[in-house]
Amino acid sequence: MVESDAGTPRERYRAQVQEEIKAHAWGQIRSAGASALSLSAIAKRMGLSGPALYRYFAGRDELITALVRDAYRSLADAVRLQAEAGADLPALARVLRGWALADPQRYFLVYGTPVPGYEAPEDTTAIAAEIMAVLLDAGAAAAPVASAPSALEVHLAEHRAWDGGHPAPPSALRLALAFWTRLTGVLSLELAGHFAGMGFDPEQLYEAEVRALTGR
Amino acid sequence: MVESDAGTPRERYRAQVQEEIKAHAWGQIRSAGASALSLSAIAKRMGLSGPALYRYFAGRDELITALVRDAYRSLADAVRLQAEAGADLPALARVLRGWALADPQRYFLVYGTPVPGYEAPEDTTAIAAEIMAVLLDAGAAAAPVASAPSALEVHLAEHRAWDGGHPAPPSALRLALAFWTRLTGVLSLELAGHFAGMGFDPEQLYEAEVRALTGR
DNA sequence: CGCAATGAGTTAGAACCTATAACGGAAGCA
DNA sequence: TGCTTCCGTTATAGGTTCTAACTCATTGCG
Repeated sequence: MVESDAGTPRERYRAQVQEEIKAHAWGQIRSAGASALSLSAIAKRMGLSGPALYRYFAGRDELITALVRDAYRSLADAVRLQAEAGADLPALARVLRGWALADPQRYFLVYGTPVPGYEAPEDTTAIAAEIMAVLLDAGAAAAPVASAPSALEVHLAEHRAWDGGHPAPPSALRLALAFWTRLTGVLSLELAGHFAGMGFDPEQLYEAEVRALTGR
Repeated sequence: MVESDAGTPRERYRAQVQEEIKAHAWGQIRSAGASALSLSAIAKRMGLSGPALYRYFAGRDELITALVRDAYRSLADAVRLQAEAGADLPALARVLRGWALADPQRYFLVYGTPVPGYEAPEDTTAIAAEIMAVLLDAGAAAAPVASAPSALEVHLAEHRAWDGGHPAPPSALRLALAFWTRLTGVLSLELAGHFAGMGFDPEQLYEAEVRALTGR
């Protein structure tokens, strides 16, 4: 993806090999899921012998962590890019769905089953905050004019440690949150195959949820 | 869970050992996730030697499939039990959340990351239909009186292969579907830890979604 | 330019894992 | 009693992650 021109030749080579390892890892994950990711298999396909990869990633977990970070990063970039182009909430919703459908396993690396012990590294929480900031921007632009705040809006107004200093009104906090939970709800079920055989078109459900969020 | 008194002594013993294996499997899954499930480790803790377990489950996949089926079954039972006691949608929502919080990894075995190749066995889709039927019952009871049907409701009315012959109106189809997607949306994010550090109480968000579904 | 330091890649091997094969023996049953 | 069924064993093959110890090319400094 990113041609890293900086640094010494060795650093450039190292970064290039790391990218190649991740590319093969994505191939495996796309076809058989993250649990089937095998360092040995990657090494074999790269013409290397197993332990060579440990020069580039301390272990399987560190490779997966890097993949999670890249997945998160690509989502944040996609969303931020559209937002900077002036996209409103419905447009952002379509970006989210497009990103998810383009690679379901990448989506699940971000929003799928967590490993009980696993603690997300600092930078991924920063990326999550970045996504939330975009949603808050768009939510503040779309939030309805003040009526009597709901019980949830009162609660959110009192617990907005996550807003990153964003001056969004309580209704925007609630809107951004609902946007996030409702759309990932549809996407998670759709991508996990829970709609299979039900006959309806998931996209229509998704779009209806978007309309419901933005006031019909 | 179920004391199986039926069958020959051998069949009873076999069923009992199978249950014991699954109990140990749940222990492992609870503490380290499904990917960490190890037949060898289970055998060791049962005082058996590895291959003995293959008399009871053809392999790791078959054991996991059995666990998924049990998890699905326990959710369907919990939901149906409440529905038969006359529970409305908000009460069913609380059952769902209680079931999910009681064992997050069990929830993720049903609604978490799917394995790309994996095809759900016939009986789990039957259980899914059973859950859907309960939601349709409750949805039909709570659905608003007919107004102009939305675009989604028209679409659902034309693609209701999944309703199992339930005579629910389009608005009830839409309500049951939204109930399912919105609440699993909140639960999946909450249980995966995506709300960690945000400060607000996930239950208040959940209850607000329930209120929004049932008309404030 | 030359030489030491750095680091990439190798093989060997330990400790796991799933899964199969072949065997011994106990339990059920006629 | 004797036969059949099936449980549990050990042995084994082949897979995985990961560490250790070694070779050797490349880099960069004096």
